[in-house]
Amino acid sequence: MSDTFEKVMELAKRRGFIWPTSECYGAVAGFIDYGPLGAMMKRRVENIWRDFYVIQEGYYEIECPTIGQEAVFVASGHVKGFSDKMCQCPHCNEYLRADHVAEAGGVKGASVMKSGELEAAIAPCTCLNCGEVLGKVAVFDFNLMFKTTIGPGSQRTGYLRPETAQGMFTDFTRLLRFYRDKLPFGAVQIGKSYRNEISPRQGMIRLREFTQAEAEIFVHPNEKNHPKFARYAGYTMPLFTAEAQEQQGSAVTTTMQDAVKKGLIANEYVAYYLALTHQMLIKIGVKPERLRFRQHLCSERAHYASDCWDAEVFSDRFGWVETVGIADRTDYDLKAHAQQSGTSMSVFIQYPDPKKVQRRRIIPNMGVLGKQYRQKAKAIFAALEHAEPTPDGADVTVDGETIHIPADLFEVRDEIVEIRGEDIVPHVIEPSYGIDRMCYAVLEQAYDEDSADGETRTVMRLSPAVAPVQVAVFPLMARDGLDTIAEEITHTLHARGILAEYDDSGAIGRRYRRQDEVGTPFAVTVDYDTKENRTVTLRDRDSMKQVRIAIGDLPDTICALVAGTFSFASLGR
RNA sequence: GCGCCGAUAGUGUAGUGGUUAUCACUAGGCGUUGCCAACGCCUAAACCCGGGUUCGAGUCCCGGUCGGCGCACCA
Repeated sequence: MSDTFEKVMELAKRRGFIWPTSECYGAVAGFIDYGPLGAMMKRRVENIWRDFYVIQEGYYEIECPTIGQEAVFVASGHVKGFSDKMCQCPHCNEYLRADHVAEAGGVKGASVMKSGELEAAIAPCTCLNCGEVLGKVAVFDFNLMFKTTIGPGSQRTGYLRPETAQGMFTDFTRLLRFYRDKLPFGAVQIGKSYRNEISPRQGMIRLREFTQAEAEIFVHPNEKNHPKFARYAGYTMPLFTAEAQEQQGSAVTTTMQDAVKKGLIANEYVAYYLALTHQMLIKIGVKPERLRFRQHLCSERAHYASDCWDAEVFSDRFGWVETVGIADRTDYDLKAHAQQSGTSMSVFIQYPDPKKVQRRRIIPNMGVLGKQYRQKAKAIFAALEHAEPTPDGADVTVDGETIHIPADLFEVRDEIVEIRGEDIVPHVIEPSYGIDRMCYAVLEQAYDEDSADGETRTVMRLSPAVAPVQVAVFPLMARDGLDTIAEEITHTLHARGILAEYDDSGAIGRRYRRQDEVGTPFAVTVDYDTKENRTVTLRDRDSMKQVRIAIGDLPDTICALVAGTFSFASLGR
């Protein structure tokens, strides 16, 4: 087994990317601290995400609390569906799914039983692990949400959100107004989410507190062609379809246009964000050969999703790791929140031309009917609207009683009405990114060892786009004014928003190595020639090559190198 | 949660119940050094936590925490 994981985690811990949390009290599984370099790198990854979703796509970012009231998660299904009924075998201490125990013991309908019923039902059943008869055991819910209370007196229940998505749904009507009542539109959120995982493992791959970046894009259910699809229509990448997985096949590289045409991907929206995700992951430093897009099998897809893909990054240690999920969630969430909250979550879509529809209205003679039928009058009014009148009158059924209403007690009006549009509940396209997993992938893939002058050199080949320190500045000697010049250069770069780190400690070679190890892509060295002609050397981390460059050109050059506008290799020519 | 394995300076390690816990790298200081982990001198820095056995525990035993692997879990 490769030990890249151990090497990269050791380096990450030692140099300040990732630390175990509250280490002085003993760490807690599933929680990590980002150290100085890790926090900076994570911020850069998040900002690249913002470039794509907020700037390029125009989906504004919102920020909601991480604690939500109970009703939100009742509607979303997390209170009920994010938990299992569990029990513990008194003989072997194994935790078991109570409904599984009951079903195995021949009990029917266990999955819908309440805890009390299940306790009674499983008492005669045997433990699935050790085979002993369970007897009287407690059945309890294990919910993966962290629960808390809001306020001192009320003990109102709150939950730490298990995903940021719900905030975009609960703000739907406000967002709709913000986007001036037109589809499609989207909103995004980057923030912490929480899941009380039973057994968090695998370092920063499965955390109890983690950072998500999610976009919720609200589209017309019948218009799932992305208006800017042309941008990615010709984009090619490997797709591992559900069918290919079932037939033990492998990923096939195809264009997004063909994938939609052949029905491999449900619609242009999903295809568009698959391609955008591919482009983004490459940008932060994931190698194309370690990236694939896998479609969920029918069995693993949530019942409300019509199509779902995972971007998976290959890890030496963990195999293919789900890093991004892109799903068409249909109208499930908005309908659920509309029902739970009593707030309409639909969009009025105007027809191009109003439709003229013939409609029959039945208008009761309230004065007479009211006096005659008293308490029943209200129900009769309601029933009359749907009645089928004859010249004789109309029969309505109220509380099981059929009542004949004579024709002279109501008026039938046939009229032409104009219908100008309809209310529809949008469908939701959801790209959901695990920022911590992206950061891990970046770190693991950046780790490299090469050979320099017969010595092993450890180098993090981080993309300049995500490297925490962007340039190091060294005086060759910390004297003769070289240090002063180097400090001036450092300040000039700071003024341009570049994170430049000054270092004059130790031999020059050691300083280069130190920066190589944390992935600093470029290093500037001030030497004695600098005093003669105001030039410095600019050194490239990956090739260890150097070019001489005028101090005055440094800021623009460094900015362009960091932005990726041009490469170091093109500098020497 | 269960089972197996592990935990010693910042990192990697040595340490068979008996002095002041080994070594290297790293880091800091001084000197030296004119572009890729050079050198000299000095300095700092560790037995995961809590019990127990023992005259004496880094070492043996029990419990916990964290980490790795397997099981289970993973809307």
